[in-house]
Amino acid sequence: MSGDRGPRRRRRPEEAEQAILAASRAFLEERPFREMTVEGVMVRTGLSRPAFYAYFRDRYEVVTRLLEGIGGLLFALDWRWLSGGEIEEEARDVLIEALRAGSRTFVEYGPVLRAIADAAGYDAKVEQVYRYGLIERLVAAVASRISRDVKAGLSPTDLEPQETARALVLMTERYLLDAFGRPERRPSRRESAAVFHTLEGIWVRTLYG
Amino acid sequence: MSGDRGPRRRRRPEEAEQAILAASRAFLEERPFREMTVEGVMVRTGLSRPAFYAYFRDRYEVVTRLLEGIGGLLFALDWRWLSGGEIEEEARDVLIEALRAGSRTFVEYGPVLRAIADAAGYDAKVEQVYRYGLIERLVAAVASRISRDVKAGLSPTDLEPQETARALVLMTERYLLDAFGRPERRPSRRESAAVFHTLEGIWVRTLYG
DNA sequence: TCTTGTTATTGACATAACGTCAATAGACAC
DNA sequence: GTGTCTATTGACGTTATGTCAATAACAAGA
Repeated sequence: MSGDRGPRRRRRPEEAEQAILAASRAFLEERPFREMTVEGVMVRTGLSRPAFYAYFRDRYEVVTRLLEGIGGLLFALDWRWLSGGEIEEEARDVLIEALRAGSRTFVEYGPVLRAIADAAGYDAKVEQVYRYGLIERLVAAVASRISRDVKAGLSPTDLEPQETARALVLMTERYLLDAFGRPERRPSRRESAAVFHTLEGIWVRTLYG
Repeated sequence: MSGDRGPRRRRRPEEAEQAILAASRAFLEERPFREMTVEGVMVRTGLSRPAFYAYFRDRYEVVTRLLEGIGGLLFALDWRWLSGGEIEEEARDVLIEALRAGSRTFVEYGPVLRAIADAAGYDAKVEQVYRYGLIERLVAAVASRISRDVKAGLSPTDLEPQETARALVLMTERYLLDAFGRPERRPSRRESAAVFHTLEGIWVRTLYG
């Protein structure tokens, strides 16, 4: 029979939870968030649909958990970016290095990040986590750095740090999601390079003219 | 009685369709797309829920129709931007003028545009219309202009027109949605000015350094 | 004013996905 | 074995969707 899931098997809760997270991620590597149903995820675990609810409130909580796992990677840039050099040459290099690191994260986790961004449109709680747990934190970090660079004379004084940071962060997020967030369309190495180059160009021109 | 909708009234189809579009728009001025149900829209028209399906396939079609009404406004910029001056001073002015016009559209229709962007995450057809009917068309127009400016020596030669255009357009879209797309949070005139100024700064620095 | 045809409108139905809970049945301890 | 604990699930109620046959406005003609 096709629906035969075999005899029941008991797993340790920790194990089952990880299985669900893994199944969700695998699902999102192939199909968009809008098609992700609890049933669709659970068939990949060999567990029944109701079992899902023993571990997660709903699929939005799953996505939030996936974000926690990746969000940290994006903050690895924070301290680098913030502690970077005081002279223009250095500042530029540190910026580019941070952008590279961020881009790499998007290349690796693109579809999952895309799913999280989509889910933010579905659920108010995910939106909060995404906005204030990721975007706004990045904006704050970037704004703080811009503020320093303006005071240090590295960047033009008519730059509003907060707004400029928000615009640049949102651009980077959307542009990288557009490039690397679609399960079906994996860019070639050449295309990826063009994306990185373009991003760097806009950041550098904007901040260090 | 609160549920009493009074005696039935017959409208001309055209009239009913407009009523539904208006009700949808009114709804989206107050609440996000994720809370928009067919029922929630139809109570505002005095018609029953099933009546909705006589005029639209589903709520995604409604949103697509709303986009048609607004999309045209955003393309009013196209020809201006494309036919603009050949010297740097002029190019910059034309660009700023186009950005102002686009921003004004977002100020006026922010929540509806936000709803459409959200809906693109819900429905594949809306995503197509939004991407290829709006974003990609703007990208193509901007890319074409950048290409010209690079050849004319107005913009740096290491600019990849297509990619730069995409990054700038996506930034502008997301940043304006972030600023003006939330029903609950209307920015002050002062905040709006900062947004326009920041956008202009990034575009100008990127293209005309 | 009455009759009649057209069609805008709706009540009732079928479906899909959600979230809950009492009952079931692995696995380990003794 | 036997018993306990709890991971697991079948079955249920809910909400929103989309469809369709039946109903009832309205316009036109007598």
